[in-house]
Amino acid sequence: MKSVNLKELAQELNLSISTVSKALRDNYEIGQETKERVKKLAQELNYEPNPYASSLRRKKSKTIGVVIPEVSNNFFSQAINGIEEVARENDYHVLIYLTNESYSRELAIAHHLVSGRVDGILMSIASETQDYAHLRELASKNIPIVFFDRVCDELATAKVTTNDFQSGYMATQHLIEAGCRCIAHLLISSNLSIGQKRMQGYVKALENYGITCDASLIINGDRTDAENRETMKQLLRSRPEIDGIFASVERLAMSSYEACKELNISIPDDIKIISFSNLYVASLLDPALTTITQPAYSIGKEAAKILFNSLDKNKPVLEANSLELSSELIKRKSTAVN
Amino acid sequence: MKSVNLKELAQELNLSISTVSKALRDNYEIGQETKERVKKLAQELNYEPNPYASSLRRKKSKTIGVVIPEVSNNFFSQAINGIEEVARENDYHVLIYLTNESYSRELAIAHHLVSGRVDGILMSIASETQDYAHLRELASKNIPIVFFDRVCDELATAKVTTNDFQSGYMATQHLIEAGCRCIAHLLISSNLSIGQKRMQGYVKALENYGITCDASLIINGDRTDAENRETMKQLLRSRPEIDGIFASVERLAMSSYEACKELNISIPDDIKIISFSNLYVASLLDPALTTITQPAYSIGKEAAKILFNSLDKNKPVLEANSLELSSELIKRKSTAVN
DNA sequence: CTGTTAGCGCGTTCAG
DNA sequence: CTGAACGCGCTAACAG
Repeated sequence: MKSVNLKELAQELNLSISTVSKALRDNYEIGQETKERVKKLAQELNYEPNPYASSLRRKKSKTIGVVIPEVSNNFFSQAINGIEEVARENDYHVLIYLTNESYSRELAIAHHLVSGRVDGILMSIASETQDYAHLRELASKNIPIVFFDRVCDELATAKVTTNDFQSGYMATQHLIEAGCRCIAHLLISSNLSIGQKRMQGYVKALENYGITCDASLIINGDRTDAENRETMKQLLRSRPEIDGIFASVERLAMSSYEACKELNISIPDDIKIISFSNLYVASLLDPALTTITQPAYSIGKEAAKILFNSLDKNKPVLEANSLELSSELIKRKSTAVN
Repeated sequence: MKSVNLKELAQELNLSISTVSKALRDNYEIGQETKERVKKLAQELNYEPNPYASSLRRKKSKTIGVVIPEVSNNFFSQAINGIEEVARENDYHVLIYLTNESYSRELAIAHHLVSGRVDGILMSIASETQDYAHLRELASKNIPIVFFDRVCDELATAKVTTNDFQSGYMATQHLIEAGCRCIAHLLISSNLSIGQKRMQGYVKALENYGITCDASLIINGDRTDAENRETMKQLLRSRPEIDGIFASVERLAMSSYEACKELNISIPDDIKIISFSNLYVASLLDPALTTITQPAYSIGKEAAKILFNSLDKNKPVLEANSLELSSELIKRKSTAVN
């Protein structure tokens, strides 16, 4: 069946195309009865305006792009949830692009998005990314962009993040107060803003509690899961004095958890682990893991709101609109770390 | 900065618009040197064709729609991962729509998608959905649609699923062989194909092992998590002979797990639980839970492949292309259920 | 090998 | 209050 368009409606009703168009958009120039006739037929024939024709004409795609490293990660899934909800409220559509942490993919995507396919972008940077020229290009084309979680500090635009520094501090403090004196830190790629800030919190906490910060205890976890696990095993074997681990992200917590298991290190008796994690099945997690949970859904929602606000007003996204939401420390009842 | 278009390129090069267009598309009619000149300038000016103008003209959006109940669920996230990958390989874009299990949202989305915004659809049905008229409408407009996981049997189109009947059978068999004699089943909404099939597997297994199937042990888990948990608590209190639970989905396993905890029922000593689950952090799960894991990533990938195959050839999606992939039973080492 | 012309379907002038 | 005409940016048929 051919898709019905304005022309067909017009013919059927013995009206001109433009009258039909106006009637459907409730233009004041059109008479009430005409509007009703038009709308009735449109309804009957299941008329849906061609979005691309409309986009072309109005230079508005009613679509945003969401660029994230991965989706099989509860943080990003929940964020998408928030984003999609706000998008729907604003009658917008959501295109999803996954970088898989790859710089070249991020580059290709960014390059593609200057085409006008989207009116705005929500983005969380890939861990490989070190150069931001592609993002500046988007900015120079006046495509509004709001960063969330993994932000690009070089760009003057809104960012929605968790209070990463404080969270890193809290996490480390939690271990220290539970008696840990030699705490390893698993850093997600050092390129990332979140990694840096969480680590700074870790360093600061150690400092405040008078514990010397040993750089060799900070492991860069930007390899594959298996490789990270091996690195952890090596570290744990060579440094038996380690009694705490602070993992920057969920995946790294898993790797270290597995490393401990394989070395028959008891958690949380020998080593206590704390990690950022957004598994909604937190109650099923091993009680030995304390987690820092980010308000992922809200982060997505707020980032989207800021973006739509600027799209609405046709104004650039102000950096001043940036937001920092608080994470939550979730302790398990049955853990010795308390 | 204004976005550069064909016209500007043409002016700059003293060529006609159509020549430039052809040159960029490597049309055989255009001379080699001209092509190079054109491409060079296009590169310099960062020219990206306006996708909507192109869509309008070619009646191809190079976009597919993915309609799913939720994304904060590892099964669907992994599926999206597979879908996005195949889409990228085929140079397609992915629009995401979440129904949140709501029929009315599914309806609105389906209705919207007849507009030509997408060339094809990948879909997993909402649990509330009982009427399929909106899907037939899409089919009647010749929009290719491939169902995955939660399918609509009434429509003659390709479906990609897990072997749900066998999985339900396996799960139940697993509990029976572990000694369970009174096994409750937590059914995800009875509207859903997956719920039905898994339950049929459960019933068949009981039958084969000579255990009478008691309908009052089958609980419809289509309420909120809290409500489901309460229902489970009631059931467990009134039927102390229950020694096994087979949950149709992850969320229901959680609810029953929590119900047991609150009633101080020991897992897996008093009650053994088995559930469908796609948490990639399976190793962190409670050892008392055995899980049936679906090949979510592959399901997404295969569903997408089938769709793109038909888009390529401009042919309808054949029901004969349907696929049934196998799930995997994952037992925990440390569990008594073995 | 290159250019001219004519739409795709819609929204927006501007005339009547 | 309604309609005719134009153009968004691109592709395709047809001339030259």
